Amino acid sequence: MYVGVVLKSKTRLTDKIYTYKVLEKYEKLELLGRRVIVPFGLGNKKRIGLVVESYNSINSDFKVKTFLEVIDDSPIISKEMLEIAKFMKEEYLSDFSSAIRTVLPPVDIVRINEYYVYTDSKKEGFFKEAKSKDEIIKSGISEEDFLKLIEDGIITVKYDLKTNVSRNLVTYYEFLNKDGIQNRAFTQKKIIDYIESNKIVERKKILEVFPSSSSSIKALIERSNIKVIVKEELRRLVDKNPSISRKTLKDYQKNVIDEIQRSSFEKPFLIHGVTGSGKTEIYLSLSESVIDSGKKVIILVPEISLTPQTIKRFQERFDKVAVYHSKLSFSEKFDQWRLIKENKVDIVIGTRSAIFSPFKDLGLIIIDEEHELSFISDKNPKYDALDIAKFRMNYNNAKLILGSATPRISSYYKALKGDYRLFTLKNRATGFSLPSVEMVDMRIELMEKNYSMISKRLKEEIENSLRSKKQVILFINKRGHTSFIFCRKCGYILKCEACDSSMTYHKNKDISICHFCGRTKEKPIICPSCGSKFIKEFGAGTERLEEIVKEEFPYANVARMDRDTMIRKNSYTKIYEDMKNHKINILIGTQMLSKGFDFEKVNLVGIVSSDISLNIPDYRANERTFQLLTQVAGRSGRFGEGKVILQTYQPENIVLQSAKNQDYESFFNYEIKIREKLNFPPFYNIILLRVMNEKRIKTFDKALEITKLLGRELGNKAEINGPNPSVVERINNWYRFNIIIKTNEYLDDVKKVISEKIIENESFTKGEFRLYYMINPLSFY
DNA sequence: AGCACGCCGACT
DNA sequence: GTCGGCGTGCTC
Repeated sequence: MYVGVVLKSKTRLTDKIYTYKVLEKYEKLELLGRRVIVPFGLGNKKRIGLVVESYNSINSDFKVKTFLEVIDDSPIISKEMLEIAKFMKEEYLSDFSSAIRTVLPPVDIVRINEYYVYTDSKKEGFFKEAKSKDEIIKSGISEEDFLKLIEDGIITVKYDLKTNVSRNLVTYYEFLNKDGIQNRAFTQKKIIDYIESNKIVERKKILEVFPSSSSSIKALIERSNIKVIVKEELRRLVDKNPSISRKTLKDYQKNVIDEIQRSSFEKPFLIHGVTGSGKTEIYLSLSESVIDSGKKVIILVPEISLTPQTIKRFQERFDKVAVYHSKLSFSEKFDQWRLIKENKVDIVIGTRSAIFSPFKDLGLIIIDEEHELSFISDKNPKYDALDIAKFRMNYNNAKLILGSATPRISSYYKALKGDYRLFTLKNRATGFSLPSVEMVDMRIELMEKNYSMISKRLKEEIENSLRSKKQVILFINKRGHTSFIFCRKCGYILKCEACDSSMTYHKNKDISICHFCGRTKEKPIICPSCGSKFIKEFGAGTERLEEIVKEEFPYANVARMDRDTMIRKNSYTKIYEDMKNHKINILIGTQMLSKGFDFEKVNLVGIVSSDISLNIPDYRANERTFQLLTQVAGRSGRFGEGKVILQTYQPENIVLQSAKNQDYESFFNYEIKIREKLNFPPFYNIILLRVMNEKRIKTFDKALEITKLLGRELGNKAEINGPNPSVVERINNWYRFNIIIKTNEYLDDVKKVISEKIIENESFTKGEFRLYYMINPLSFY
């Protein structure tokens, strides 16, 4: 018997399936999905691999080695997960090794230690305990004798694996007897009585009840009055014992639930519901009935720290909940993984990687805010959690629900075509209507000599809100103080020396920062180019806005929320609590506050600037802008009358117009025509190939070579554009040239050429060049 | 990534 | 005639 093994490898060159012969003693085991230790290379170095295939016979033109040992007592991943890994390799042109790593449990084997033990425990020997080879040789046995001992089968090698996870061990004490406890040992007597009446007590509990009693416990253990029991307990991240809070469902919510439950439709459901339409309550009810039928549920949310409210609502409703996201430690992740794998939870809430939760009886997958780009990974495997969800839906015959107020263009398109079943919720569950949006033309403000970032209308409305003791959210899509530093005399712009990007001035640190590489520079007092003192900062970010707002409304409590103020782990919770308790009157922030920030008293949202995101060179720019504005606007008036002021320099723009009217359909109809006309997704796939090198000429030449090769291989099967310098041509001193390929029905041919002719060609991927490629990439920067 | 092989110059 | 430096290519 033989198995195909994928090694845990870092290089593309060893990223394939290697065949190993199976030791006879392992032939009866189901090896698929188990990890094995294999000898590899000329030095037969021990490496970890995962069995992904098995064969009864092989016809090989290579020599076959025998693998050494099976690591796992049972397969650690299911056939489904192996299939998913293979799917990702094909679908996203990922390497095998990282596709496998993604579906494996979140443990990393850091080291393999070799040691030797007696094969026959009845025989006496040179050593009693397991020892390493070095220790055995040092104890006076010659290398020759050592090898003979192994050959004769007297000692055998074992492997000890060191991992990066720590296990949560809990100590308990069990009552045995009261023999020999001194009369004067009062603490010991109290403790033994306590343990006797409770039979088994956790050590932590005793130390709580009887402070500083550890020496007394020690005495009891030494005298064998109590027995020590050490158990591993998986860390639970959410409280058990829910306090069931069930909201009464509106009729339209009941309809959606009924229809989904009754439906035998084997495709995804898309719930298009305005912000506040009560989608979460629908998710809760559907999850409940799936769990009651004995199946499991996965809920995906965009960014866990941004949705503690969602977690809270699931935790209040369900008993056995796991939480899974990238901010957990390795050990916490591993415990959550085992809770899922061992069927100790019914439901997992997590970010995109939670889609790989190893449930056996998956019944329902919900992707909330399905339009969020955080569901797409930009590292290998560059997977879209939505694709994996569809895979698992089919594999498990489970239901898949996508929810959003602003669905992806591609999702809505599929829904209209009948590939998804569409539900539309137009009203808020609270009964309040959507906030009214008022657009302010900033060009007129400028003509009327108001040079402030805040228009007269916005200022009035902020005053109104503050007067009626309400709260205000101000949104600006740019962090920092000012976007660039500019000399009005000669036109010089302060740029990063390693990237082709202007530097952003951060006033509170009094320093200019490059947002691409993080390099910093001091702000010049005179222009480094012409020496004039007319060098000044321009444009504005969150920091500058905060400054202005504090000047204009000195009596208000102002807080800022962006990447710079969210460095500490609890910063988010603090701002959330302060908002909830009305300690903050005006909250300023970037898109961070567009998700899940629902506060009763917010009745005004000011979109101070939104034009930037419209003008980025990306086919998704309109979609992103519309989504962002709708989400931000939705923060206003969740529980009452709400208002939104949208400031812009291009009020006639159709994207902004439809955002103002909160009219998704008209935005969709406009956007889908553009996509069709320009051969963009969902009609065509766009593949980005980026060549990077430290020399500009070399980068261009290599990119040109690849472009020509693609042209030769693909002919008219694809539209090839390039090489073009990236929008930011140089980052951290690396030049970047892009090749853009558009194709629809020949996607598979394009993928084949890229993987066989480019990725596997060492001259493109080895040495001084770096190659980045992605199908429908997240950005073209 | 390792590791060994092999080709070529330098040195005994 | 031999040593070793590094470029090259393979690993089931």
